[in-house]
Amino acid sequence: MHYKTHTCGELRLEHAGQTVTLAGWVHRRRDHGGVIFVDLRDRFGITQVVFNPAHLSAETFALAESLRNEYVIQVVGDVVKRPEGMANPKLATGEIEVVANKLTVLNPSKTPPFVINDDTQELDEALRLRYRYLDLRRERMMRNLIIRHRFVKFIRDYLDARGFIEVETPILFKSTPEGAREYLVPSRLHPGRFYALPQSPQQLKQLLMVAGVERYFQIARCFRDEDQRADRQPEFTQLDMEMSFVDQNDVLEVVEGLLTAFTEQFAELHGKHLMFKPFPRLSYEEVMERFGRDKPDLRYGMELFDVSAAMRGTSFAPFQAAHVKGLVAPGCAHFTRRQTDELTEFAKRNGARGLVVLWHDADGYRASGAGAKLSDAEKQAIMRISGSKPGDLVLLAADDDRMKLNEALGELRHELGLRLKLGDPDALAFAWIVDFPMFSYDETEKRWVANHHLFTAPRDEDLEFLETDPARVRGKQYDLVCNGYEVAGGSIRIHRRDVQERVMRLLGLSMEEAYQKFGHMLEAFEYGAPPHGGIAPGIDRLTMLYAGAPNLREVIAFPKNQQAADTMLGIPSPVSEKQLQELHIRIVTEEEALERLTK
RNA sequence: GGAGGCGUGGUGUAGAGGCCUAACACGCUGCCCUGUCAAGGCAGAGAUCGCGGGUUCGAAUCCCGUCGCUUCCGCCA
Repeated sequence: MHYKTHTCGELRLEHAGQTVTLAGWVHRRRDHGGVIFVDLRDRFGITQVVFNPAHLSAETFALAESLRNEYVIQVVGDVVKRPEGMANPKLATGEIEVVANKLTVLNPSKTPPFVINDDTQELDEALRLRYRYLDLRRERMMRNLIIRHRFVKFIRDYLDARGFIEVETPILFKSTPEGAREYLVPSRLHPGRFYALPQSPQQLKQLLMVAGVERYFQIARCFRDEDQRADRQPEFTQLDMEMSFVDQNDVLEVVEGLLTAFTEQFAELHGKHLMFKPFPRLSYEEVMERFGRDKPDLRYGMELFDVSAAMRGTSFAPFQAAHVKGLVAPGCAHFTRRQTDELTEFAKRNGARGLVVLWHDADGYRASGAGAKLSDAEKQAIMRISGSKPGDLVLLAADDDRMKLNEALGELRHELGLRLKLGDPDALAFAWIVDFPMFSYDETEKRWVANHHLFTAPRDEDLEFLETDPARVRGKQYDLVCNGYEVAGGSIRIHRRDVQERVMRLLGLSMEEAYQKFGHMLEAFEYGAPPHGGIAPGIDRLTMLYAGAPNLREVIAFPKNQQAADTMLGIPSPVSEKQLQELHIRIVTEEEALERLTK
C-alpha cells in the first residue's frame, strides 16, 4: 500500500479530474467555519486541500476541524481546477486544489517551539539546534540540504566522467605529529594505544597515487579538534582529490571546470553567478600587495595604493617610514571622527601603527588632522595615486615592515567591504592564489617551518635557493578563494627522494626522525611514486556560498555549536565506568594529570 | 586562553532607576465565519525579565560574579 500517489509539489492543471492520495504535514490551516483550507506540505512542495462539508461526512469534517500545524495526515481527494481568480501564483501547484473526501490523521503533533511555516524570522540558534529536526523542516533549511545534495551529486558525476574513481580511506587513522589537534580513539585491543581521526586523507591519497589509482577523489569527512569559527566545524567535508602525471595547471583546470559547470548549470537552484570566467590567477605576492590578504574578496575593487615614493622626505611624522600605503573608502566622507577612530582601532588591532584619515570634500582634502599637516604637493600626489573623489574617505598607514602594513590594510579593506556591503551577494568571485612562499622563519623556535606540509614541491626555478635563501623558495602550492573565504587548497607533491631530503634537512628533520614520523610515506615513495598532486575543496564552505548562508551550520544537517557540542543529542556525553575500563582509560583531574607529568 | 555582542510569556522584539499591576507582533486556546492562501472578527490564557549577590526608599533597567549562545583574536602543517 502506498501512502501517497503524488507528492505535494507535482499536481498541475493536467491532473484535474484525477483522484489522488497525498500525505504530509499540515503547513497551515485556514478555517472559514463552513470550509477549511489546509496547505499540505511534503519535501516536494505545498498543495492546497479543501475540506467542504458538502462533500464530506460530519465525522470527517469534524476531524478536519481538529487539525493543527504539523499534524501528519493523509488525504484522498479529487484534483480540481481552482475557481476563476482563485489561483495562487506563489505556489507551483497554485492552479489546482485537492477537494478532500477522506482524511486520516497519521500522527498528531505537539505545538512546535517555533513556527515551521515562516522562516523569515530570525530564531535563537540554540533553540534551532535543540530541535534541529524541526528546524530542518523549514523551507530555507530544506533548500540548503538540497543544494548540498545537488552539489555532491554533480561532483561525483563530473569526476566519474573524467576518469576519477572514488576511494574510501579509513576514519580510524594514525595520529600525526604536525598540524591540527586531533580527535583520539582509544583501542580496546591494544591497551594504551590510540587511533586518530584524520585531519584530512592527505597521506592516504598520496599512497593511492603510489598504488597507481592516478585519478582519485573522495567526499571525505575530516576532523580537527580546534576552536570553532563561523566557517570552521570540528568535523567537515572535503572533496579530496589527487592526480598522477599532472602539473599544477591540470589540477586547477579540473576544479575550475567543475565549479564553473556547477555554478552555471544550477544557477536556477542557487541563484548565484560567476564574477570571473576563467578564474583569475594571482601570485601570493601580488595579492598581498593589491589586497593585503591571501583570501581577498574580489567582488569589489578598493585596492591598496602605494604612496611611499611620494612621501619620501615628508615632514609629516606618521609617514616617515619605508612604506606608506592606503585605500579609498568610497562615499565615506560623511564618517564622523568617532567612526574613523573606530577604524583606527581596528587597524591597530591588526598590526597597523595607526591610521591617517583624509576626508575628500568638494574642494579637496579637508584641512583638519592630517589634511592640515601634509603639504599641498603631498596631498596632490595622494589624490592622483589613490584616485579618490569628492565624497570619499582616504585611509593611510605607514610602516617599515611592508608585509605587516599590507596585512593591516588588507583586514581593514575586508572589514570595510563587509560594513559597506560592497560585494554583490549573488556573485561568486573565484580566484586562484598561486606561488606561495614555502617556508617562513619561526623567530621563537629559531628554525624554518613549512607553510603547507613537507610533501609540497618547490617550484623548479626556486630549487637552487633551498639551501641559500629559503624565504625565496615558492611552492607548487595553490589556494582557491571566493568572496573572502579560502575554499580549496592543494599542492603538487615532491616525488623525488633527493628533493624530499633537502626539504627535510632545511626543516631540521633528520632522516631518522623523518622515518619515525613519516616512514610509511618515505618507504612507499621508494617503490616508484609517480609525479602527483592534488587539492581539497571544502564542500561545506562552497555549499555555504551557494546557499548564501552566513555560516557552516546552515548547510550541515546536524552541526556542532561553538563549544563543539550537540545540545539535541547531548554530546559529548559521559560514558560508563565499564566502557572506560574496557578501553583502559581512567579519568583524572587536572591536578592529578599535572602531578603525573611532573613525576 | 583572551576580547566583544546578546539573554524579557512558546517565538521575535519594546522597555534604559519610580510611567511596569512589564507593552507589541506572531503563535496558542475558545467562539463566530463557505473561497482563503501571512485569511478575517471577538474573547482569553500565558513572564519568578538567564542565574546568584550587591547598590538604592525603589532594579528588567546600575554594579559585581556566574551560566548559556554567538562573533572575533590566539589556534586551524
